[in-house]
Amino acid sequence: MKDHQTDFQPVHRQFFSQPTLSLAKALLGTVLVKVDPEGITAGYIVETEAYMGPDDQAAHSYQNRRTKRTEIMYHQYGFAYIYRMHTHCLFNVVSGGEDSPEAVLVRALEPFEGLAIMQTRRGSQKGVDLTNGPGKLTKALNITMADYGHLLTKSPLFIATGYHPTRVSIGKRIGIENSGEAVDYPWRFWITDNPYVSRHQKTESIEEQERP
DNA sequence: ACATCGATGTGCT
DNA sequence: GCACATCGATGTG
Repeated sequence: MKDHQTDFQPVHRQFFSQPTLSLAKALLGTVLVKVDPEGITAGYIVETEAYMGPDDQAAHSYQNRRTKRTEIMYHQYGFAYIYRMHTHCLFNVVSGGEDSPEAVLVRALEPFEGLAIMQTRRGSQKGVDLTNGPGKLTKALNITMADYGHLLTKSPLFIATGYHPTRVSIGKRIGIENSGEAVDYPWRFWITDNPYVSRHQKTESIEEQERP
């Protein structure tokens, strides 16, 4: 992990061009940064899930369902796909080329900068509860529907380079029980043993990551 | 570990 | 009109 600093370096746009399952893993250890009048909040991405498009029963783009909500998924990789569920906004990175509507859901962060701001936004919650869930992290970073469609290489919302985790765990995705066969696909990735992961679920496998 | 309830837009009919 | 959702907070055991 790097030292505490504020000179976040946005990833190059081409970072998002890799296949979606690779991207979901590659996002682990990068930093999600949000800039607001209140200040900067940022955290290491420690948990992601891949949503694989028209053939993935759990994806919003299943069977090419192209609506106002999913429209951005049909654009080029690198944009923010944000949608509302109940009272929460969930943040995804659009993956795949045009007309390849895939995305990576960011499910948990390890806070890195702006802890005090996150705490006020999260009310009474503290510790791991600040950002250990997809709805929690958007509230902590003030990511809202206003950020829908934003290109993630520049302020006020971007992905910055971070560190390369040594071990990544792989398992089933969360909260998609009503998705037929897709419930069992091992498309959830998290940094092994990171305390900010949203749910401690049985690990399907652990991969040692290569040094780049 | 499990249960329940909140609360709101979206997409379909 | 209406079912339902990539969830969270709080409660109990």
